[in-house]
Amino acid sequence: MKKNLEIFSNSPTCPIRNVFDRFGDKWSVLVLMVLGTHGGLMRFGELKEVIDDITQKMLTVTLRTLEADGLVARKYYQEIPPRVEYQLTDLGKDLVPHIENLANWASKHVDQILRSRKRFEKKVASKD
Amino acid sequence: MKKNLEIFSNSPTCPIRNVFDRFGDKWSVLVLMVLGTHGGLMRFGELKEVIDDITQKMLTVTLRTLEADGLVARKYYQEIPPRVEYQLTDLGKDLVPHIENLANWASKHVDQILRSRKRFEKKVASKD
DNA sequence: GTATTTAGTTACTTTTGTATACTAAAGGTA
DNA sequence: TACCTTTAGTATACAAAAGTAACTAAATAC
Repeated sequence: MKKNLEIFSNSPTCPIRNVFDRFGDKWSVLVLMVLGTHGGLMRFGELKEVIDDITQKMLTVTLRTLEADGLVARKYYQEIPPRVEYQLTDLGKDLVPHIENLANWASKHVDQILRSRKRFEKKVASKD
Repeated sequence: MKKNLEIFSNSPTCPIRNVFDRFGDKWSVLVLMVLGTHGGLMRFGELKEVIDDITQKMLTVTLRTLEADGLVARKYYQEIPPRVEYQLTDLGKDLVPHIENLANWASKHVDQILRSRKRFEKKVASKD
């Protein structure tokens, strides 16, 4: 095997497996982008309102993972009804511009990708 | 809701949902990186050898999705035993450096993230 | 005493991923 | 002749992850 491809095999040092697997789920990137764009503290319900198709459970799970990774900080106020505020950590703030970079690429090419997807579906359908 | 956050709500034009959701699976990014690093045509079995922990089914599914999105081109030779070659399209080649950018960030910070995660696990465990 | 509020949790269903065996069809070998 | 190998998949059965809807706590307002 080509030497430069070895890093992609299943090893503990594979950067893709170590990182994309962390924030490569359905919601993490979206939550990071929303927190980054908003720019400060956001309450749970506020995040839920912005990302309107996420369920409470998935938002909780996603925030917990991001907190565990040190990308998001959680502040819990002992009040009734409960109040919890989230914001990016320094590490999170450092990451967001790199994600935005990819998101900008996405914005620029999303139409082309959607067209390609439709063309492919027709191609597959015509073979049935 | 803040005007600049509206793009993150569930709309058909949300670039994150339309494009990131594709990378949100377990293998797409890895396949793109391998094809990009290799730099040319790769046969199915070659990809399977490099990404040694992917199953045949998932490699097939992943390649079909990338093909549908127009990121990867598939060339089938009518031979026995079969021969199929894959390579990045121009769109795919355009995307890969942006992914590499994120992968580099990942490499740089993966240790910090893993430490944070361990700390968090201990914190959670101490509350049981 | 009853409805409202917020940030979850629980039990359940659906989707995604894994493991393993199986296929086609030509060429080489015993 | 019967068999083994080759490649790029499929098929099947199962496990894990993600998603859904309903439920909870406990103080406050009416």
